[in-house]
Amino acid sequence: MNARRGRPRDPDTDARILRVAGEQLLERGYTAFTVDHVAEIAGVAKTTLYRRWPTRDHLAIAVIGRGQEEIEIADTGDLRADLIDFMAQIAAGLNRTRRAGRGANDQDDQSAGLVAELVAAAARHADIGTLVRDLFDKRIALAVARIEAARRRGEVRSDSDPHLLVDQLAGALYYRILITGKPIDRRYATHLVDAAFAGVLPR
Amino acid sequence: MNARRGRPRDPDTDARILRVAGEQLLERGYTAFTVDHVAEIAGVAKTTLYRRWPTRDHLAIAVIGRGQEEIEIADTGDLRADLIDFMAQIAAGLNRTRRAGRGANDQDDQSAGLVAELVAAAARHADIGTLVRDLFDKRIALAVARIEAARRRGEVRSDSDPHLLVDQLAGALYYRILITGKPIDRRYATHLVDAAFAGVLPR
DNA sequence: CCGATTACGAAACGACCGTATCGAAAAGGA
DNA sequence: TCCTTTTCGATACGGTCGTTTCGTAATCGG
Repeated sequence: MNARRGRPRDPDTDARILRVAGEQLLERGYTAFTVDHVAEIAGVAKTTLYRRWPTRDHLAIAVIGRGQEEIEIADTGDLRADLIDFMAQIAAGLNRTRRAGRGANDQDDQSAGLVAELVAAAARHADIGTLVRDLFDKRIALAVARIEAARRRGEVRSDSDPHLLVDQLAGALYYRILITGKPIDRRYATHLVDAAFAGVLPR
Repeated sequence: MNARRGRPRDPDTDARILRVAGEQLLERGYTAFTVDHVAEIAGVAKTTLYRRWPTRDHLAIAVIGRGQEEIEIADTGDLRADLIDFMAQIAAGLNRTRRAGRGANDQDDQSAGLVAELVAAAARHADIGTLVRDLFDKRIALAVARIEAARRRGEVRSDSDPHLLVDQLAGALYYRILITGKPIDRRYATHLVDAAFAGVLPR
C-alpha cells in the first residue's frame, strides 16, 4: 500500500529550512529575506527548497503560520471580559511577529511589515489567500459562537449581528496595525469592546 | 531668481508615464506591472523613469494617489446618513482600483490585490507610509470633526470617542477588503453604521 | 543485483529591479 | 561662441526570483 518509492526526503531538512527561514525573517525583515540566502545557510540547494515551497511567499507563510498557535475564547459568563481577552490574544500573536532579535535598534519596527506582506501574499497567491482566510474564519467562528451564546442568554441585544461585531473589533485591530501603524495593547482592546458595547446613541 | 539651468525636462513625459503605468496597473495587476515594460510602452529610457520615481512602488503609489480624489463629508444634520455616505465614498474609491479593463474574466479580482500591495508598499518605504497615513489622517479628521459636531448637539453619547468610532467603521471596511476579500457595498456600510450606533447591550 | 523512481546539489538561465556609466542633446550664462 | 548644467537614451551590471537541466545518490520492486 505504501507506494513511497525512490529516495526518501531527508527528514531533517524541512525543519532546518524553516528554522533558518524564521531567523532570517524576524531578524532581517521581509525584503532582506532571501531564498538563496536561506538555502545557503541551511546548507541545501535552492532546488531542494523550491521542491517544498513553490514561492518565497509560501515559505514565509509557512514560517509565520507555525508561530500562530491555536487561539481560545473562554466563556466565563462575562462576554466583555472574554472578548477583550480574545482580542488581546490576537494582538499578542501579531506582536510576536516583531523583531525577536535580541535588542539593538527598535526604530525599524517590522511587525507591521510582516503582517502587511502576509496580506499582500494572500492577495497574490490564491492558495495562500484561502489558507489565511481559513485561519481567520476559525477565529471568527469562535468569537461568533461565543457572542451568540451570550445573545441566547439575553446578555446582548437580540437584533445585533455577531458577525458584524466581530468585523468591527477585528477590523479596528488590523486597521491599526496595517494603516495607522499604532501599537496595540490590552487598553486599546478594552476601549474597542466597550465602545462597541455601549454604542453611540444616547440612552 | 529662476535658477533652472540645464536641459529642461520634457513636460509631457510625466503624464505619459503615469498614463501608461495606470493602464498597466489596472489591466495587468501589480505583479505584471513592470518598470521595463512601462518604460518601453511610454517610449522612455528606464533611467528617465527612475529619475522621477525612486522605486516601482513609488510609481504605483503615484498612479493610485492620482485616482483618489478628495472626499467630502456632509453635515445634513443626520449623522447616520452622513457617515453612511462617507463610507460609501471610500468604498467607491477602493472599488475604482478594480480592473478598469473592459470586461473579460472577472475571476481574478485585483481590487484587493492593489490595496494590499499599497499597504505592503507603505510598510516597506517609510516615505510612502507617511504619505498614505497623511491621506488617511485627513479623512479621519473630517469624520471625527463631523461626529464631534453631532456630539455637541447631543445626537450621540457624550462619553463616546469619535476616533474609536472611526477606527471601528474604517477598520471593518479595510478588514473586509484585505482579509475576508468580500465586496463592499452601501448595504454593508449601512449595517456597520447602524450596528455601531445601536451597540450590543440591550436597552 | 538491476532497473525504475525519487531526492539532491550544482549550475545555468531568463525576467525583473535598481544602479552606474557614457555620450548626446538642450538649455542658460559669460 | 564656448562653458556649465541638466536631461535623456543606451547599455551593462549585480542581486534576486523562479525554472530548467544534468549528474549523482538513495530507496523500492522484481
